[in-house]
Amino acid sequence: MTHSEENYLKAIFHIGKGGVNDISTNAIAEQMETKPSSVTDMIKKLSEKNLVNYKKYKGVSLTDAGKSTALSIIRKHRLWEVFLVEKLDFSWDEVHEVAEQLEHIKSEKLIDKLDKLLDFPKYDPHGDPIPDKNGNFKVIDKKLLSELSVNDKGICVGVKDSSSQFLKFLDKNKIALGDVIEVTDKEDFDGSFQLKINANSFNVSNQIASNLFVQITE
Amino acid sequence: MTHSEENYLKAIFHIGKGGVNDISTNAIAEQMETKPSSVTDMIKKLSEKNLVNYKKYKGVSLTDAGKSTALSIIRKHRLWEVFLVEKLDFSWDEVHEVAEQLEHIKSEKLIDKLDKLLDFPKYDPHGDPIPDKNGNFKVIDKKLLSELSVNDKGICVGVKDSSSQFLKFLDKNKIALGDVIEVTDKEDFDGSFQLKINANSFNVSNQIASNLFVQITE
DNA sequence: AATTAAATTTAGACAAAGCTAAAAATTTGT
DNA sequence: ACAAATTTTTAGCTTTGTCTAAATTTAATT
Repeated sequence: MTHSEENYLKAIFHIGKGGVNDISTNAIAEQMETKPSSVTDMIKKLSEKNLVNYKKYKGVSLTDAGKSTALSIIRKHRLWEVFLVEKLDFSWDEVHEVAEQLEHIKSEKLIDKLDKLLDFPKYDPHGDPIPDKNGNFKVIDKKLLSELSVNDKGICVGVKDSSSQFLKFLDKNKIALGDVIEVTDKEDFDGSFQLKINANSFNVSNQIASNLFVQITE
Repeated sequence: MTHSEENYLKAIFHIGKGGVNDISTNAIAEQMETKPSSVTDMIKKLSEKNLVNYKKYKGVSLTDAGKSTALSIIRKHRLWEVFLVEKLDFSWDEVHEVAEQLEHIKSEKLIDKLDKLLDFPKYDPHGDPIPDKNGNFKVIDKKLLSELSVNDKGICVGVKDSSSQFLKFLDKNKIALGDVIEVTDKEDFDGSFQLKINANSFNVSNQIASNLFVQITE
């Protein structure tokens, strides 16, 4: 399995959100930052290897084997991210690029031992769940902060957008996973939110609120 | 810099033992387990990039830039080996293959932080020195056990052959780096050695003695 | 010094993964 | 339903790193 093949499987999994939807060539090309024609070539190869179901012009979906491979790569990626943050003091906006490289290292023992070193974490630094060896993971019941109503409270459990810009914004404003967020007001005009986090008051735009996941507590 | 280019530089460095000797195409091909014609192709590319000095039919040597790159890869390889042994409980015969992959991960921050996590180790699990960020490392004054005379004593500081077979042999016989080894007798007939290690007596073949490095203490 | 042997390089081919441009299939809009 | 727009695929080319087989240069041996 080449790096490129692994990246395609991962991309297909992410676009399909883990389900078995039919994914379009264009969508994959966009996600991979490559050309549709290149995607078609690779899809054919993955199809030969029974990692994806493919019918010309009809899109692709992962087979069980493909899904399992994708999950194992995602597992590695997220475990390495935890390692970088917990053991090497990376900040959460710096880990993705390096984890993209580390996820392709081939050694089952390595990843099992890493899992153990990190004490079998269930979530990565962005709040995304880490699949276990068999590809199983808990999906917690989370909502976007933007879906909350005034006076709702929630625990910050993840980010939707994990771009460096957004994560740095959160750092700057001392918003971290685990923080309790209360919606004190909503502005109809621009959709912005008035929040209380750790006794501090904030006003955040709708765009910010649409990229923070919370677990409702009351 | 591709993985392959990095591997060639590392191979040239190892064959030349860090010096600026002229290395033959065949020697590189053997070390890399590839064909001489492939080596010629790659050498040309490395020469274009001023990483090696090359004159047709006359062999190659590393330039300063090439040597510095080789050292940085060796640094990464050996740091990862320490990590695998110290943090992930790998045994010293299992680390090489995985480190061969990890050494190509590109992130200066990663390797600096790893170095720190491991508390700036000076030697890898096989006793080989780890270059610092600037490519400097201490060469300790070591000899092959086979060069010792009867009644010489030395501390075991490294292995020449780091094949899995040899390392497993040492494990099986509880010989580890740091052990004090005393030569109690030498057999002229087959060149074998009678040793005392940790109060145990051993007889080892000349081949074994020719692959263990010791630092003489008296 | 000439010839043989060995080492090295060249030439041409291949597979992987990408690209562009053109063709074909599908979807959309009226 | 049919032309236009979009999506997808095909065909052919490029680069990287490898290979084999043939040619060339250097080294060794008589």
